[in-house]
Amino acid sequence: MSLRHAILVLLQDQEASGYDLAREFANSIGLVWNATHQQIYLELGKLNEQHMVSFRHVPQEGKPDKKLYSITEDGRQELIRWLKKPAGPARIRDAFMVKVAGGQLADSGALLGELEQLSKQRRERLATFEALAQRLDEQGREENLYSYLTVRRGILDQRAWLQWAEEVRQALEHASVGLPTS
Amino acid sequence: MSLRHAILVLLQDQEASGYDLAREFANSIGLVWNATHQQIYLELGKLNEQHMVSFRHVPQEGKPDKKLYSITEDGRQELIRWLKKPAGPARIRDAFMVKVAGGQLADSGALLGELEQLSKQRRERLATFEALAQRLDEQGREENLYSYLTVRRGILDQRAWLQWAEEVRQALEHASVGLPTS
DNA sequence: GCTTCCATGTAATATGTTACATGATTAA
DNA sequence: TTAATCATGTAACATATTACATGGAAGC
Repeated sequence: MSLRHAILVLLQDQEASGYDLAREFANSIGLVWNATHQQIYLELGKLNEQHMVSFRHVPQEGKPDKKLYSITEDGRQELIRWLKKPAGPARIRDAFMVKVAGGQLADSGALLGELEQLSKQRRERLATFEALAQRLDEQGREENLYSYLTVRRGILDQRAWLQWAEEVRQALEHASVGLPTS
Repeated sequence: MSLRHAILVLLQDQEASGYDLAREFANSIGLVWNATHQQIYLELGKLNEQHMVSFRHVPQEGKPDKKLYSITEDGRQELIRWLKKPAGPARIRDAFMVKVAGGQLADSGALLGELEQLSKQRRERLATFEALAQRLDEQGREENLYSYLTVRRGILDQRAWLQWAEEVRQALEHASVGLPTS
């Protein structure tokens, strides 16, 4: 279980609300670890009980109040402890890839459509990451080293995916000329 | 939930035991979807109850008996149905990446060591995939199109990871010259 | 004698997802 | 007026992990 550690890493840089964290998980860090707001609120509750984070209430006008969480010394110690032990294997669940693997039974047209849609998302992500990387670079790569490296991973990942998508597109278009789909 | 669909895709090609499937999940398909033997046995049980797979007992000498599962017409229909609806978003849990993101608190030396170890694994995987791709290509890429594309994904993915690892290695080695680790 | 491979499974626990619930504000 | 953003949460359910259990054969 290292959702807690992912949260602690995010809180290292700045205090954040559960909602903020959910946004980060949906965007940048989402490439590496994902979690929904329900999980996050639950985990923040537990972390608070265990004194690894603390929070302060922030009333807002026009918006609901929020709780800004920050990491405590106990939390930092837990993070350090966790960083020392070898990371578990990466896990993935990529339903689209399962579809490609089972592509014989699928409709090539539908698969191509979905591919196009996913490619669009990936291109957008790539642009976001590239912009972020440049910003970090300008601010000083050394100071932001770990964030920079994380973003680089995102960039390389998107590019690899897009390159693969292009191969798939060509293969499927080629295939659907001779063989009628469905 | 599409562990069941991943299993059905694998059973499309050939009948297999739970043990065989677990091996495939640990290797080739593991890049795309992973599952442990406990999950697989459980899911095979359910799939059997729902008549999506059937099995035959195969007694063996010197080895425990096994159950060879094959996909049924109902199973194939279910797969086709599933292939039509859009795939859910890909999910990942990469603990090592979380570590890199939190790298400020980590020991660079330890991180580098772990990186080296993971790189080795990735290089081995890459070699396996490349050999597989070549074999499929020789046998006729058209016939093995979907397997071929799946393997290509694996190859591009490993390469992207290794390229990133190289960037990280250089950055960390550079960083640990000036700043003493720990 | 120890470990790995083969092969199957159960039970307890931990995690994650989906659905539901609330409620003001802002933009289309 | 419909939807989206902000912000937090509970409850029910589905999925996944860990630990445990068995047992012969093969290789070191």
